[in-house]
Amino acid sequence: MDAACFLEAADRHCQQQGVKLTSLRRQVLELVLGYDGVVKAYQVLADLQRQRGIAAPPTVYRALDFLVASGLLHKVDALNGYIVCRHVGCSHEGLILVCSQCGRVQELDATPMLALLREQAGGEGFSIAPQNLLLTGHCQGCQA
Amino acid sequence: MDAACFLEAADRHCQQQGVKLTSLRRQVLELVLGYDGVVKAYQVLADLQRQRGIAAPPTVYRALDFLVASGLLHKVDALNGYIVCRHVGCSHEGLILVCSQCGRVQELDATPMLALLREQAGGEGFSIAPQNLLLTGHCQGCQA
DNA sequence: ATGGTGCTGTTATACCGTAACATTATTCGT
DNA sequence: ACGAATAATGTTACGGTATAACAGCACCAT
Repeated sequence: MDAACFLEAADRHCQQQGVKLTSLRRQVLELVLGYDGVVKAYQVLADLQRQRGIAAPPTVYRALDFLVASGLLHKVDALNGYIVCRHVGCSHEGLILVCSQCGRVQELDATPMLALLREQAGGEGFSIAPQNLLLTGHCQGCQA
Repeated sequence: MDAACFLEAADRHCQQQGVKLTSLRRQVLELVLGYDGVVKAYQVLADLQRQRGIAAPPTVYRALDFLVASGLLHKVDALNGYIVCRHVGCSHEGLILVCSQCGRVQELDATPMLALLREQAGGEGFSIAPQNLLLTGHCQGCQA
């Protein structure tokens, strides 16, 4: 899916959810889409500053928080970064696989697994927050 | 398992692994054990400063990194914190539930989940390395 | 127009983590 | 035991990450 197509899908998605993909948020999303994998907030901030002359951290963090909350991006805690969600519309919880050799990132739908987990954890009185899981391993190309 | 007992087990564990649990590292581990759940690096740093008069961030980060690398602690990325590993010596993979409100920790058996997960990731050509799974949420006491 | 709500701008600051180099302790070959 | 190599720790300084708090603006419904 290319960027233009994704942005269009994002527009539809936000409209459906009743939230507003404002021009700032759209611009931030576009900047994230410009990268291949994990993006840092301050990279986006720098890009934003290049495009509009001035921008402060809260501006970009608020936009990123919105995009995560609405399911268009995932936060990758272990890397202090963000990735585009490749399952907009079907799942808001990702299973993010990071190849520890080449650093490439894949995303799976973690919903079925987390559903089972929630059931099990619920039995112990623990309620699991929405989140995505980051796992390390080796991708197909790196399993020499 | 109480702190004294854990420290003894940690000594044995490090000896077996051929790594050194120096007095600084042991002191840091002891400080982490003094807390109930998740501990932040700067909390430990403050404690360390109280005990030895002076200490700088690298001192505590290096000790924490060592303790994580040797399997005595786990890092909780989502909370920028650390918890004690309750399965030192067992090679089995844990599923650790961390309450993001009170910081307390619970554990579940991760085996069925990880099997499902490996199957799913394997279908995409990704082989998941052995690791602990950390999830955040709210424990029974902290659910309003 | 008025007030409420949500979004953005702005300043300032707190928190998290590491680079780089100096110094001390420990290990190891001889 | 000695000195060289290695590992651990001390120290300074800095860079990256993230949020609080308040101000202004835009939009919509009354």
